[in-house]
Amino acid sequence: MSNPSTTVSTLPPLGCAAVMMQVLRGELRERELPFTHQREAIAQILFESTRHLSADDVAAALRQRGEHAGKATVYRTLALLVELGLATEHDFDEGFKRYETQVGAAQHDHLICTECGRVSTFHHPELDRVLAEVATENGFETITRQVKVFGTCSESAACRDAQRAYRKAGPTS
Amino acid sequence: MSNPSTTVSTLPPLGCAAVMMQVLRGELRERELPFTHQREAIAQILFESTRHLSADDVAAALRQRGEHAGKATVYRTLALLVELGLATEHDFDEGFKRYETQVGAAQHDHLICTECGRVSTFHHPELDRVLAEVATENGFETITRQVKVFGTCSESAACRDAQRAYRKAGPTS
DNA sequence: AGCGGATTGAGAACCGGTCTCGGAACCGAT
DNA sequence: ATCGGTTCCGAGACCGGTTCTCAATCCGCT
Repeated sequence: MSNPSTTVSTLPPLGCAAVMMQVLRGELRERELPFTHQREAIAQILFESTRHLSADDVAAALRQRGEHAGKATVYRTLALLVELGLATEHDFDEGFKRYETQVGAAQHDHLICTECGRVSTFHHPELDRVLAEVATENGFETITRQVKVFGTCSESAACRDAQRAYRKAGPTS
Repeated sequence: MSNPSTTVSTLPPLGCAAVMMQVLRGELRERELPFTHQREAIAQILFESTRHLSADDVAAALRQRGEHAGKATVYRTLALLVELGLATEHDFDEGFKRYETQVGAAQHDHLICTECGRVSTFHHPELDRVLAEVATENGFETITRQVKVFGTCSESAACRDAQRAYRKAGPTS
């Protein structure tokens, strides 16, 4: 599949889950932390998913694969992945946290539909600029930021109805 | 201070707490909800404060005034104020919520120091524009938004130390 | 004052999330 | 392969914020 005479290596067509797993292995080794079966399984779940998973979702996904991990382990592992920079934590005001693979530095923000719960992502370069500006002006060193827009999307009829109702009621209802 | 021959009325020097209380009375009457002693006391606390109060802060402030309200009532009343548009709810990742008077439509956002916990506010008109743009592009009707920048401020020596340490470690530590 | 209906309060319940600690797994060295 | 020290894991207790329950109380109106 790859030409051995060039120095450009072609990546296997596995998608980024496998790559992320290699990165995890490396990060763990670097910190002399064991690469346990549970860590692998939980990371796998997260890396293969494109959705925002709650700790409970992860536990359920494990069960579905015939695996199992105590909830303490699930929480600890998710926290570890966040600390290693391989995942991000999100709070969509549901009363619990959700987690998502963080591949590279691709920062993005969220639109959350309060009607159907759908979460879509966006990235706007000007947002980065404006927030960096604000931080600098205030002598602030940014570690991370969260931008969440709550509202109604236009995906389903129910959402469009809610949208219309909200528009009519006015934004200060 | 004002010229009585003009039609510009001067407001009493009470500050906006009294005004907010009048608005609350009106909103409650409009919805045929009773204006109870507890609702008045809790709203008073919030309206007079310029800080972000937790439910516990409110309960403590009540005690200090020799008043009292069950915690269920505190939570219910705060939720009510939010629903009436007279307060806003914030989550600074402390494990609980904070509340703040929402006077008019003066939307603002937050810088949260992870070192000392200090919360400062800012308002950047471009932010409004960018987020409105994003919403429109995505067929989204915005109800509310949250912009939070977590990082280290430069108020105290400890925070500046943390800031320097963080800069050295790099933003992907 | 009296009435109907909403609110209140004490405490129990709930629910994410964290902590504990004995047993098991990992990993490098023998 | 195995040995040993270190770390991790898991079941369940625990924690703290928030919500629920329901009888007693308060509000607003006549």
